[in-house]
Amino acid sequence: MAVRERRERERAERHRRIVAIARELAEEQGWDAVTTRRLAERIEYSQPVLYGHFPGGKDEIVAAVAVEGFAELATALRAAVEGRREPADAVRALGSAYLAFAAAHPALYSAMFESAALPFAREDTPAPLREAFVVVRDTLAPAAPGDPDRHAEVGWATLHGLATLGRAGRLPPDGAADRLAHAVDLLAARG
Amino acid sequence: MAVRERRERERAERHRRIVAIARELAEEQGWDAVTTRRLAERIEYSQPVLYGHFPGGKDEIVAAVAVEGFAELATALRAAVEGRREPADAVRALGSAYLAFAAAHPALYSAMFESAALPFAREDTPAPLREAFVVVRDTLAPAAPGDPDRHAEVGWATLHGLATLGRAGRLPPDGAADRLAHAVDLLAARG
DNA sequence: CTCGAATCGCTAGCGATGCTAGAGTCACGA
DNA sequence: TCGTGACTCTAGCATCGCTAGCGATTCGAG
Repeated sequence: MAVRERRERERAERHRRIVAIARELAEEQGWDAVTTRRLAERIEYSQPVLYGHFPGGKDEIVAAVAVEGFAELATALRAAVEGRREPADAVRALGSAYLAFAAAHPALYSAMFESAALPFAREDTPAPLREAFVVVRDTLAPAAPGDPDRHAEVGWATLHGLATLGRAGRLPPDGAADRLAHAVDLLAARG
Repeated sequence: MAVRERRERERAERHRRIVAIARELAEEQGWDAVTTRRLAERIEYSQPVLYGHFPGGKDEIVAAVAVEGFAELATALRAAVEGRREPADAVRALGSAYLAFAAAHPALYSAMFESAALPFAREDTPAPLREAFVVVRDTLAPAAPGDPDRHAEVGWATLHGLATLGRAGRLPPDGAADRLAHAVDLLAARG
């Protein structure tokens, strides 16, 4: 009896460790370095164990890391916006936090938007994904000229574009602050 | 003598074929299907021949496809903007052409911005990349509140964000037209 | 308490990947 | 005529994601 419980605890713990180590490895050396063999070695189990936890294989592990990322992004954005009464001020804080998050966790961000195939904008979308979007929408809503959803989508696209283009070296490294300020001006124009 | 010339012609032709077939294969079945073996088989040569043309291996081939894509994007954007006097009208045409291009060539677009590691915003940036950016900047310039470069960067980021988020299913499929219209409003606000 | 069944994790291996070493073949110039 | 150099091939390496099949451990029924 007690053995069963201990096993379940160990199993859950191992599950968490797989996700944590996958993320760690990715942030240290990039997703190319995250192989099932390396992952197995670090959790000190053999490869097939990974498939007992994630039948979908590596993709499912990356997706799990991505969901974790969305939860943290939502938290970071909420914390940044909290207490900002002035809409323009809130938008600025949101954008700043968003870009800071992407810059601080490039591999995590890449899993969230490129590597992982997550169901998005659908019924079975994981909660953290919805929550992150809700923060963006609610923050941008007061400044929305028309439909808040549309405005949020465009605002999010702008931030996402700045994050990815910047990270890929597609934009001059200096001037990041100017770009953010400019984007905020556009998005919060009609307070 | 003539043999040498013929060889050079054949070599150049083969070079083009490698890039063309890589792109073809990618647009048909995605970049995962573009393997050096398949590529070699389709050009009817052995694998090592690929490395004679692209010492950097697969990455360099993808980069070549990406450069081709930027040239075509620049052409498409120029054609769309041509003759549009009204700034807002030009911006709308630019955005529409940009998103249409990304939607029509998803694999190509992915090579341009995700797969390939191209030098961007640097001295040795390939000409087609610069040209594509110039079209965006010049079109958005009349509507720029401040620095045209910054405005163009933000505008490009918005379009890029809409393109990638849309393609990855991160945005509701309907409402794409609304989003574009809204983005154009924001970017061309101060005609 | 014993023993079959089920669960668990392992070793070993499959097909495929990007890439390269070495050998063989051909046209050219001394 | 024959050696040289440029080309292309076959064969192979290390690594990848993933899985079949086996041995060990634990549980529950008799």
